[in-house]
Amino acid sequence: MSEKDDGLGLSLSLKCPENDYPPPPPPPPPPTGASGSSRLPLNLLPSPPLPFGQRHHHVANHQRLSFMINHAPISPPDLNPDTRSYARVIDVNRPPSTSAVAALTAERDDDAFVSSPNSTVSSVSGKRVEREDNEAERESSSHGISGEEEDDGGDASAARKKLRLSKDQAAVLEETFKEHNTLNPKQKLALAKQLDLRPRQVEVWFQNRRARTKLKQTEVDCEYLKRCCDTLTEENRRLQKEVNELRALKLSPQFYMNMNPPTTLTMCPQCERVAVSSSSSSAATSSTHGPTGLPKALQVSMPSNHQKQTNLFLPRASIIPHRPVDAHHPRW
DNA sequence: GTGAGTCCCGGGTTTACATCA
DNA sequence: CATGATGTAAACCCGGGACTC
Repeated sequence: MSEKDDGLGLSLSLKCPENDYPPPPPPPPPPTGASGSSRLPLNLLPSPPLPFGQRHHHVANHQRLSFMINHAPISPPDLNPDTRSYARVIDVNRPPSTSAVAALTAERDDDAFVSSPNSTVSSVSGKRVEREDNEAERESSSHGISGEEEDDGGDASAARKKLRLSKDQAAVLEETFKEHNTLNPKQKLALAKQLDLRPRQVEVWFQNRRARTKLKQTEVDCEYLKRCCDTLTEENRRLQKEVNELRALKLSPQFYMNMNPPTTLTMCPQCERVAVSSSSSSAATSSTHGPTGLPKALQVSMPSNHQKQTNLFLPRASIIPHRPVDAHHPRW
């Protein structure tokens, strides 16, 4: 995984995983209209009241993604190595003939036309039955390949033309995406009109853009989890080593007669909870051995309401964090 | 309440294009 | 310069959820 700027603004330069995982997503903005349309920038249409067919159920998805978007400043397309070549690419989307645009907008400036491939679907068995027809229409209505290419080809549905968006178009789309990662039909139409694209193109672009954002976020999450795993593995290794050392010490008490007991572990034999109390400060002035004859470092002392003391294998110490006071151990 | 129709989305895939060795 | 490998973006397909009628 590289740290290059991928144009999605999702750098993978992770730091120490302990504390720097992205904060929880900010509270999602209240659903305003269908797709956050009230945040529509530029000169796009103001958000209309929910038109027919405009749904609220996508808000959940929007919120899911909003975190990623909010944390993924988007680089200008120029910085994206993948768009470097755009300037050299023949801009096939360049102004469809004005008549084509006029026809496009005039014919489609209607909520009923939402550029969905399903718009022309016949209702027999399902969806997109007539996508090809729709596509043929699309091919002829934009891309600047209108007339002539279709005339000699004839079969526009056979070969789908894949055409790069221009640098400017991509920039506008990116800017819009920064504001809201989904579009309602009005916004889509307005944006398509502004960019001389078909609404379907705008729709597809947003879908792909959301997918790319999600993919990048997944990569970031994966990287973070790997680092967490590495950290925990290292910690585990360290603790295991410590355990082995302490076990070795236990077998040769004389070796550490003068050691300050770092900790006294206290375990309740009933619930097996363990409490840690630092005794290092007093250890220097008292015997290093408790009543059991074991060094304090290896002693487990019981709360005074317990009758016996138990030796404890130290690995438990790493489990500890126990609440200091509870009903069962009132004095803890 | 239910089914059909519609719209939109996410996930996955295909395809066209650009870049590079 | 030609060519194949590779990466990426655009377009597509499919299934499914939500909504309206």
